Amino acid sequence: MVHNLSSISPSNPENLYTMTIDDLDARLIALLAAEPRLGVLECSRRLGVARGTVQARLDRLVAREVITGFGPDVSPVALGYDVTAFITLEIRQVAGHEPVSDGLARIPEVLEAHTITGGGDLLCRVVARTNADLQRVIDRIVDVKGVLRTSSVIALDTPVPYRVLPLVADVPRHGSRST
Amino acid sequence: MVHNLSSISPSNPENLYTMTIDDLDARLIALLAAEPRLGVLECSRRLGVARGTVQARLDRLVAREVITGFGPDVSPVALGYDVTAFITLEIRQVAGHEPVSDGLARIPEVLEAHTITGGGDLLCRVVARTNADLQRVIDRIVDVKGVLRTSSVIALDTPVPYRVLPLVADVPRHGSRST
DNA sequence: TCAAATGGTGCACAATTTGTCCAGTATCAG
DNA sequence: CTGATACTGGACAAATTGTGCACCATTTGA
Repeated sequence: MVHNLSSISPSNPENLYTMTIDDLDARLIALLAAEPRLGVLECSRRLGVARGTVQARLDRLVAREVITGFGPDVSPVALGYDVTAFITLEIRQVAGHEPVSDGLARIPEVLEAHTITGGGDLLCRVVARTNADLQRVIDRIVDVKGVLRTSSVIALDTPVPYRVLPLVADVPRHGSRST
Repeated sequence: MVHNLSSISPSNPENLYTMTIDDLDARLIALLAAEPRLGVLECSRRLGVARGTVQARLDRLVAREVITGFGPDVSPVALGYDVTAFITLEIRQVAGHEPVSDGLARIPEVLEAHTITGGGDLLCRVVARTNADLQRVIDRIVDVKGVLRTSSVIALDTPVPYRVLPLVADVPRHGSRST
């Protein structure tokens, strides 16, 4: 039986039932999150299971897209982008979101963008090298066709950096098969 | 007042000198981002440099915290958390941010939190399993001592998923040493 | 109740990769 | 000129990976 990763589609309705993770899965993810450079063999040792098991679990997690990738996580700050801001865009609704999204995607400093409830709004996270530089970035955003208005807040500090681990530890699981 | 933000240390004087990256660095990061499972040896082949060079570059990037880690990237959606929301918190200023931040950090569904300009405000990203579940999460947030009011927007779609690569490609670099 | 399917264990083997060494060379700064 | 730094190319042992196999336990369904 060959592992055919593509055979398990993320949008496959079948997966709606398999969207929970095992206790072993959770431990594996936590372990990898703590020490990402660990190999499969070392993981199996730490978790006290067979190597093949870890390999299979990992393959499955990746196939199901519970794990979507393995970094590298690049720090914008380390690249000199010290300013982070959240910008709400009011856009012209008639044209739809796509043209605006496309325009935003072309701006490197736009790290992510979401359509949100309310009006025809978008929320995006941007970074800039300085406050002055932020103005340049905002100008670029305003220049995107379809953008009517922007309103930005600057992030001063990040008391809770992005994380998913608590979620993993908290997820309702299938009965632990690993008993 | 010391947060665990040491992962990004913009004030570290060391970084002031090392905040730019090489052309080779950029190519390496891009390569790793595209195919994160690649080993050092394979990278060296693809980049056309010696293995030791790649190893040294990687070590340096990690040491400088340009690369802060290597996943795994876990998808909340795959875990059943289909709803993402951005919640702005108005907090009681007298007590400072920490008590609130600590409270937020204890809620698994709070994926990140930032202090932002304006009043005594926090912006956080939360996930929930359903809209109804979001109410529960919001309730938990409101229960955090020091939180006066919340205002949430739900993310409907994510036309630009989080990314840093365009930034890497765009960073002003030192003259390419590798020439 | 039996048989198939599924998932885990242990083992084994070849191929690859890693972790380190090293010597030689080129470039840059003082 | 000299030292410091960075890259190359090669070498080696040790470790890891990819893969296949036989076997056992549990679950499922006929």
